[in-house]
Amino acid sequence: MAETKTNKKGKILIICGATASGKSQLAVRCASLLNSEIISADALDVYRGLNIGTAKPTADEMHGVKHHLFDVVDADKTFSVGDYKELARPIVDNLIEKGEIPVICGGTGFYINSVLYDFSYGNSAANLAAREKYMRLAEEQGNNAVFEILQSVDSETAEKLHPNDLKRVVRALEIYESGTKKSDIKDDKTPVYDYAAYAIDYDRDELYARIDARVDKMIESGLIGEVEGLIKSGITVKNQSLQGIGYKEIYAYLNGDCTLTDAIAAIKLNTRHYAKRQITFFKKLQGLVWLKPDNLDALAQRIVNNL
RNA sequence: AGGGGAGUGGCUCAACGGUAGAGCAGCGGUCUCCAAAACCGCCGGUUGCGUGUUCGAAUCGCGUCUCCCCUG
Repeated sequence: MAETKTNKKGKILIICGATASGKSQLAVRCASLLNSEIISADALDVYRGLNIGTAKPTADEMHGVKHHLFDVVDADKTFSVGDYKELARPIVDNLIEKGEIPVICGGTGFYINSVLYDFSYGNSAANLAAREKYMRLAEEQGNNAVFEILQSVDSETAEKLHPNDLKRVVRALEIYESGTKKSDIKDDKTPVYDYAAYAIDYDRDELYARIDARVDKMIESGLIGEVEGLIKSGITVKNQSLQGIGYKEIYAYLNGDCTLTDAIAAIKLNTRHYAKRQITFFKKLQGLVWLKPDNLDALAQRIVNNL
Protein backbone atom coordinates (compact mmCIF):
# COMPACT_ATOMS: atom_id res chain seq x y z
CA MET A 1 0.00 0.00 0.00
CA ALA A 2 1.94 3.03 1.27
CA GLU A 3 1.07 5.18 -1.68
CA THR A 4 2.63 8.56 -1.15
CA LYS A 5 0.10 11.07 -0.05
CA THR A 6 0.98 13.49 -2.79
CA ASN A 7 -1.36 13.50 -5.73
CA LYS A 8 1.25 15.10 -7.96
CA LYS A 9 2.52 13.05 -10.82
CA GLY A 10 6.13 14.17 -10.67
CA LYS A 11 8.41 17.11 -11.10
CA ILE A 12 8.86 19.31 -14.14
CA LEU A 13 10.89 22.39 -14.93
CA ILE A 14 9.24 25.26 -16.77
CA ILE A 15 11.24 27.90 -18.59
CA CYS A 16 8.87 30.57 -19.83
CA GLY A 17 8.71 34.32 -20.26
CA ALA A 18 8.58 36.89 -22.99
CA THR A 19 9.67 36.32 -26.54
CA ALA A 20 13.31 37.16 -27.21
CA SER A 21 14.25 36.82 -23.57
CA GLY A 22 16.51 33.84 -24.09
CA LYS A 23 14.19 31.05 -22.98
CA SER A 24 15.33 28.51 -25.52
CA GLN A 25 19.01 28.91 -24.77
CA LEU A 26 18.43 28.74 -21.06
CA ALA A 27 16.25 25.66 -21.44
CA VAL A 28 18.85 23.82 -23.49
CA ARG A 29 21.43 24.42 -20.81
CA CYS A 30 19.11 23.21 -18.09
CA ALA A 31 18.08 20.12 -20.01
CA SER A 32 21.72 19.40 -20.70
CA LEU A 33 22.64 19.55 -17.06
CA LEU A 34 19.64 17.44 -16.17
CA ASN A 35 20.27 15.06 -18.98
CA SER A 36 16.66 15.50 -19.88
CA GLU A 37 14.58 16.65 -22.84
CA ILE A 38 12.72 19.77 -23.88
CA ILE A 39 9.04 20.05 -24.68
CA SER A 40 8.16 23.20 -26.56
CA ALA A 41 5.10 25.13 -25.42
CA ASP A 42 4.63 27.42 -28.35
CA ALA A 43 1.64 27.92 -30.58
CA LEU A 44 3.68 28.32 -33.72
CA ASP A 45 6.65 26.08 -33.19
CA VAL A 46 4.31 23.18 -33.81
CA TYR A 47 4.05 24.13 -37.46
CA ARG A 48 6.30 22.67 -40.10
CA GLY A 49 7.88 25.17 -42.41
CA LEU A 50 7.81 28.08 -39.99
CA ASN A 51 11.41 28.39 -38.90
CA ILE A 52 12.87 31.82 -39.26
CA GLY A 53 9.84 33.75 -38.08
CA THR A 54 9.40 31.54 -35.05
CA ALA A 55 13.09 31.68 -34.17
CA LYS A 56 13.16 27.93 -33.83
CA PRO A 57 16.46 26.71 -32.47
CA THR A 58 18.71 25.18 -35.09
CA ALA A 59 20.13 21.68 -34.71
CA ASP A 60 23.32 23.34 -33.60
CA GLU A 61 21.60 25.37 -30.94
CA MET A 62 19.91 22.27 -29.58
CA HIS A 63 23.27 20.98 -28.37
CA GLY A 64 22.20 17.41 -28.78
CA VAL A 65 19.25 17.82 -26.42
CA LYS A 66 16.09 16.20 -27.67
CA HIS A 67 13.34 18.72 -28.48
CA HIS A 68 9.68 17.77 -28.66
CA LEU A 69 6.65 19.38 -30.25
CA PHE A 70 8.44 21.25 -32.97
CA ASP A 71 7.16 20.62 -36.49
CA VAL A 72 4.33 18.33 -35.58
CA VAL A 73 1.64 19.73 -37.87
CA ASP A 74 1.48 21.01 -41.43
CA ALA A 75 1.11 24.72 -41.93
CA ASP A 76 -2.33 24.42 -43.42
CA LYS A 77 -3.79 22.72 -40.37
CA THR A 78 -5.51 24.17 -37.35
CA PHE A 79 -4.14 23.53 -33.92
CA SER A 80 -5.30 24.45 -30.46
CA VAL A 81 -4.68 23.91 -26.77
CA GLY A 82 -6.60 20.69 -26.78
CA ASP A 83 -4.31 19.28 -29.42
CA TYR A 84 -1.33 20.55 -27.54
CA LYS A 85 -2.34 19.00 -24.28
CA GLU A 86 -2.94 15.69 -25.96
CA LEU A 87 0.54 15.67 -27.43
CA ALA A 88 2.42 17.15 -24.51
CA ARG A 89 1.07 15.17 -21.57
CA PRO A 90 2.27 11.74 -22.76
CA ILE A 91 5.75 13.07 -23.45
CA VAL A 92 5.96 14.68 -20.05
CA ASP A 93 4.68 11.59 -18.31
CA ASN A 94 7.06 9.31 -20.16
CA LEU A 95 10.05 11.35 -19.14
CA ILE A 96 8.90 11.40 -15.56
CA GLU A 97 8.45 7.69 -15.65
CA LYS A 98 12.01 7.35 -16.82
CA GLY A 99 13.05 9.36 -13.80
CA GLU A 100 13.85 12.53 -15.66
CA ILE A 101 12.74 16.08 -15.07
CA PRO A 102 11.06 17.26 -18.27
CA VAL A 103 11.85 20.82 -19.31
CA ILE A 104 8.88 22.66 -20.73
CA CYS A 105 10.00 25.73 -22.59
CA GLY A 106 7.83 28.25 -24.34
CA GLY A 107 6.02 31.50 -24.43
CA THR A 108 2.47 30.30 -24.80
CA GLY A 109 1.23 30.36 -21.24
CA PHE A 110 -2.12 29.03 -22.28
CA TYR A 111 -0.45 25.87 -23.53
CA ILE A 112 1.73 25.52 -20.46
CA ASN A 113 -1.39 25.70 -18.31
CA SER A 114 -2.92 22.87 -20.25
CA VAL A 115 -0.30 20.45 -19.05
CA LEU A 116 -0.04 21.98 -15.62
CA TYR A 117 -3.74 21.81 -14.81
CA ASP A 118 -6.55 19.47 -15.60
CA PHE A 119 -8.75 21.99 -17.28
CA SER A 120 -11.72 20.55 -19.09
CA TYR A 121 -12.08 23.37 -21.59
CA GLY A 122 -15.82 23.15 -21.54
CA ASN A 123 -15.74 19.44 -22.15
CA SER A 124 -16.29 20.13 -25.80
CA ALA A 125 -14.00 20.47 -28.75
CA ALA A 126 -14.34 23.29 -31.22
CA ASN A 127 -17.74 23.32 -32.87
CA LEU A 128 -17.04 25.08 -36.14
CA ALA A 129 -20.65 25.06 -37.26
CA ALA A 130 -21.86 26.82 -34.13
CA ARG A 131 -18.90 29.12 -34.19
CA GLU A 132 -19.65 30.19 -37.72
CA LYS A 133 -23.31 30.63 -37.00
CA TYR A 134 -22.76 33.05 -34.14
CA MET A 135 -19.95 34.87 -35.88
CA ARG A 136 -22.28 35.53 -38.76
CA LEU A 137 -24.97 36.71 -36.39
CA ALA A 138 -22.50 39.11 -34.84
CA GLU A 139 -21.63 40.49 -38.24
CA GLU A 140 -25.23 40.97 -39.17
CA GLN A 141 -26.71 42.14 -35.90
CA GLY A 142 -23.76 43.19 -33.82
CA ASN A 143 -21.84 41.82 -30.87
CA ASN A 144 -24.61 42.68 -28.46
CA ALA A 145 -27.10 40.44 -30.19
CA VAL A 146 -24.83 37.45 -29.60
CA PHE A 147 -24.05 38.56 -26.10
CA GLU A 148 -27.74 38.76 -25.26
CA ILE A 149 -28.19 35.16 -26.28
CA LEU A 150 -25.45 34.14 -23.91
CA GLN A 151 -27.05 36.20 -21.16
CA SER A 152 -30.23 34.25 -21.63
CA VAL A 153 -28.67 30.79 -21.61
CA ASP A 154 -25.69 31.24 -19.29
CA SER A 155 -25.90 34.53 -17.48
CA GLU A 156 -23.15 33.57 -15.09
CA THR A 157 -20.59 33.33 -17.86
CA ALA A 158 -21.98 36.40 -19.58
CA GLU A 159 -21.33 38.42 -16.47
CA LYS A 160 -17.66 37.63 -16.70
CA LEU A 161 -17.34 38.58 -20.34
CA HIS A 162 -17.39 41.85 -22.21
CA PRO A 163 -19.90 41.94 -25.09
CA ASN A 164 -17.07 42.76 -27.48
CA ASP A 165 -15.09 39.73 -26.44
CA LEU A 166 -16.72 37.90 -29.32
CA LYS A 167 -14.42 34.92 -29.40
CA ARG A 168 -15.18 34.00 -25.81
CA VAL A 169 -18.83 34.85 -26.01
CA VAL A 170 -19.16 32.58 -29.02
CA ARG A 171 -17.12 29.84 -27.41
CA ALA A 172 -19.40 29.95 -24.36
CA LEU A 173 -22.34 29.54 -26.69
CA GLU A 174 -20.57 26.72 -28.43
CA ILE A 175 -20.17 24.96 -25.12
CA TYR A 176 -23.81 25.59 -24.35
CA GLU A 177 -24.84 23.95 -27.60
CA SER A 178 -22.80 20.90 -26.75
CA GLY A 179 -25.00 20.39 -23.75
CA THR A 180 -23.13 21.95 -20.86
CA LYS A 181 -22.76 25.39 -19.49
CA LYS A 182 -19.39 26.93 -19.26
CA SER A 183 -20.27 28.23 -15.83
CA ASP A 184 -20.94 24.69 -14.65
CA ILE A 185 -17.34 23.74 -15.07
CA LYS A 186 -15.64 23.47 -11.74
CA ASP A 187 -12.11 22.46 -12.52
CA ASP A 188 -9.61 21.75 -9.84
CA LYS A 189 -7.00 24.47 -10.03
CA THR A 190 -4.33 22.45 -8.34
CA PRO A 191 -1.29 21.78 -10.53
CA VAL A 192 -1.04 18.20 -11.69
CA TYR A 193 2.75 18.24 -11.43
CA ASP A 194 5.17 19.52 -8.93
CA TYR A 195 6.94 22.25 -10.84
CA ALA A 196 9.61 24.89 -10.71
CA ALA A 197 9.20 27.82 -13.11
CA TYR A 198 11.65 30.47 -14.26
CA ALA A 199 11.64 33.40 -16.64
CA ILE A 200 14.32 35.91 -17.52
CA ASP A 201 13.26 39.37 -16.51
CA TYR A 202 14.75 41.99 -18.81
CA ASP A 203 13.99 45.66 -18.29
CA ARG A 204 11.28 46.62 -20.71
CA ASP A 205 13.55 48.88 -22.76
CA GLU A 206 16.15 46.22 -23.08
CA LEU A 207 13.64 43.57 -24.04
CA TYR A 208 12.21 45.82 -26.73
CA ALA A 209 15.68 46.47 -28.09
CA ARG A 210 16.30 42.72 -28.22
CA ILE A 211 13.05 42.25 -30.08
CA ASP A 212 13.91 44.89 -32.66
CA ALA A 213 17.31 43.36 -33.21
CA ARG A 214 15.86 39.91 -33.59
CA VAL A 215 13.30 41.03 -36.13
CA ASP A 216 16.01 42.67 -38.22
CA LYS A 217 17.96 39.44 -38.02
CA MET A 218 14.96 37.43 -39.17
CA ILE A 219 14.65 39.59 -42.25
CA GLU A 220 18.36 39.16 -42.95
CA SER A 221 18.03 35.43 -42.51
CA GLY A 222 15.37 35.21 -45.20
CA LEU A 223 12.00 35.54 -43.54
CA ILE A 224 10.55 36.97 -46.74
CA GLY A 225 11.66 33.93 -48.68
CA GLU A 226 10.19 31.66 -46.05
CA VAL A 227 6.82 33.33 -46.38
CA GLU A 228 7.01 33.21 -50.17
CA GLY A 229 7.67 29.51 -49.93
CA LEU A 230 4.65 28.98 -47.70
CA ILE A 231 2.46 30.95 -50.06
CA LYS A 232 3.71 28.90 -52.98
CA SER A 233 2.76 25.74 -51.16
CA GLY A 234 -0.77 27.04 -50.87
CA ILE A 235 -0.81 28.54 -47.38
CA THR A 236 -2.86 31.71 -47.03
CA VAL A 237 -3.67 34.22 -44.31
CA LYS A 238 -6.71 32.15 -43.56
CA ASN A 239 -4.43 29.52 -42.12
CA GLN A 240 -3.53 29.92 -38.47
CA SER A 241 0.14 29.48 -39.22
CA LEU A 242 0.29 32.55 -41.41
CA GLN A 243 -1.46 34.60 -38.77
CA GLY A 244 1.61 34.47 -36.60
CA ILE A 245 3.60 37.61 -36.00
CA GLY A 246 6.19 38.06 -38.69
CA TYR A 247 4.17 36.03 -41.14
CA LYS A 248 1.01 38.06 -41.50
CA GLU A 249 2.97 41.28 -41.91
CA ILE A 250 5.30 39.89 -44.56
CA TYR A 251 2.30 38.39 -46.27
CA ALA A 252 0.73 41.86 -46.41
CA TYR A 253 3.93 43.25 -47.87
CA LEU A 254 4.14 40.53 -50.52
CA ASN A 255 0.52 41.20 -51.27
CA GLY A 256 1.33 44.83 -51.99
CA ASP A 257 -0.62 46.14 -49.02
CA CYS A 258 2.33 47.98 -47.49
CA THR A 259 6.00 48.68 -47.92
CA LEU A 260 8.66 46.41 -46.52
CA THR A 261 9.65 49.13 -44.08
CA ASP A 262 6.10 49.31 -42.80
CA ALA A 263 5.90 45.54 -42.54
CA ILE A 264 9.08 45.34 -40.50
CA ALA A 265 7.92 48.12 -38.21
CA ALA A 266 4.63 46.30 -37.75
CA ILE A 267 6.40 43.06 -36.86
CA LYS A 268 8.43 44.83 -34.21
CA LEU A 269 5.41 46.58 -32.78
CA ASN A 270 3.25 43.46 -32.72
CA THR A 271 6.05 41.51 -31.12
CA ARG A 272 6.39 44.11 -28.39
CA HIS A 273 2.67 43.96 -27.72
CA TYR A 274 2.88 40.21 -27.63
CA ALA A 275 5.75 40.27 -25.17
CA LYS A 276 3.75 42.52 -22.90
CA ARG A 277 0.79 40.13 -22.95
CA GLN A 278 3.08 37.24 -22.19
CA ILE A 279 4.51 39.02 -19.18
CA THR A 280 1.03 39.82 -17.91
CA PHE A 281 0.00 36.21 -18.34
CA PHE A 282 3.02 34.73 -16.61
CA LYS A 283 2.62 37.02 -13.62
CA LYS A 284 -0.23 34.70 -12.71
CA LEU A 285 1.89 31.58 -12.68
CA GLN A 286 2.29 30.66 -9.04
CA GLY A 287 5.84 30.47 -7.85
CA LEU A 288 7.40 31.71 -11.06
CA VAL A 289 10.86 33.09 -10.37
CA TRP A 290 11.91 36.08 -12.45
CA LEU A 291 15.64 35.93 -12.96
CA LYS A 292 17.76 38.97 -13.63
CA PRO A 293 19.64 38.56 -16.90
CA ASP A 294 22.99 36.93 -16.38
CA ASN A 295 25.34 34.44 -17.92
CA LEU A 296 23.08 31.64 -19.14
CA ASP A 297 25.33 28.82 -17.95
CA ALA A 298 25.36 30.34 -14.50
CA LEU A 299 21.61 30.77 -14.48
CA ALA A 300 21.08 27.20 -15.63
CA GLN A 301 23.38 25.89 -12.96
CA ARG A 302 21.50 27.82 -10.30
CA ILE A 303 18.16 26.58 -11.53
CA VAL A 304 19.27 22.98 -11.58
CA ASN A 305 20.85 23.22 -8.17
CA ASN A 306 17.59 24.46 -6.76
CA LEU A 307 15.60 21.56 -8.09
C1' A B 1 15.81 87.69 -50.68
C1' G B 2 10.48 87.77 -52.00
C1' G B 3 5.65 85.08 -51.95
C1' G B 4 2.69 81.16 -49.75
C1' G B 5 1.67 77.37 -45.99
C1' A B 6 2.43 75.15 -41.27
C1' G B 7 3.81 75.13 -35.98
C1' U B 8 -1.58 71.61 -30.69
C1' G B 9 0.22 65.51 -25.67
C1' G B 10 6.04 60.76 -28.09
C1' C B 11 3.76 60.53 -33.40
C1' U B 12 -0.43 61.76 -37.07
C1' C B 13 -4.30 64.96 -36.87
C1' A B 14 -9.27 67.57 -34.90
C1' A B 15 -11.37 71.84 -32.60
C1' C B 16 -11.03 77.93 -35.90
C1' G B 17 -13.36 83.52 -30.31
C1' G B 18 -15.91 80.60 -25.12
C1' U B 19 -10.84 77.70 -20.86
C1' A B 20 -8.46 71.31 -26.24
C1' G B 21 -10.76 65.91 -28.77
C1' A B 22 -9.35 61.40 -31.41
C1' G B 23 -6.27 57.52 -33.53
C1' C B 24 -1.48 55.40 -32.84
C1' A B 25 2.46 54.73 -29.31
C1' G B 26 3.18 53.97 -23.87
C1' C B 27 1.33 51.62 -19.31
C1' G B 28 -2.07 48.19 -16.66
C1' G B 29 -5.36 44.05 -17.06
C1' U B 30 -8.61 39.69 -18.81
C1' C B 31 -7.60 34.86 -20.49
C1' U B 32 -10.53 26.94 -19.35
C1' C B 33 -10.03 24.13 -27.49
C1' C B 34 -8.28 30.19 -33.09
C1' A B 35 -3.79 32.30 -27.37
C1' A B 36 2.22 34.93 -31.88
C1' A B 37 -5.24 35.12 -31.14
C1' A B 38 -9.23 38.06 -29.13
C1' C B 39 -10.84 41.61 -25.61
C1' C B 40 -11.03 45.59 -21.65
C1' G B 41 -9.09 49.81 -19.03
C1' C B 42 -5.59 53.96 -17.73
C1' C B 43 -2.06 57.92 -18.06
C1' G B 44 -0.73 61.99 -21.04
C1' G B 45 -1.27 68.71 -24.01
C1' U B 46 -2.84 74.94 -21.86
C1' U B 47 -1.98 74.62 -28.17
C1' G B 48 6.72 77.28 -30.78
C1' C B 49 7.86 81.98 -28.11
C1' G B 50 6.51 87.14 -26.85
C1' U B 51 3.04 90.87 -27.01
C1' G B 52 -1.59 93.12 -28.19
C1' U B 53 -7.14 93.08 -29.03
C1' U B 54 -11.24 90.98 -26.20
C1' C B 55 -15.41 89.81 -20.60
C1' G B 56 -12.89 85.50 -22.83
C1' A B 57 -7.74 83.20 -27.79
C1' A B 58 -5.26 77.18 -29.79
C1' U B 59 -8.48 80.13 -32.67
C1' C B 60 -7.81 87.46 -34.43
C1' G B 61 -3.42 91.43 -34.98
C1' C B 62 1.78 92.49 -34.54
C1' G B 63 6.74 90.79 -33.65
C1' U B 64 10.06 86.69 -33.32
C1' C B 65 11.94 81.62 -34.01
C1' U B 66 11.61 76.90 -36.67
C1' C B 67 10.02 73.80 -40.75
C1' C B 68 7.94 72.99 -45.75
C1' C B 69 6.66 74.65 -50.79
C1' C B 70 7.08 78.21 -54.84
C1' U B 71 9.72 82.29 -57.26
C1' G B 72 14.47 84.29 -57.89
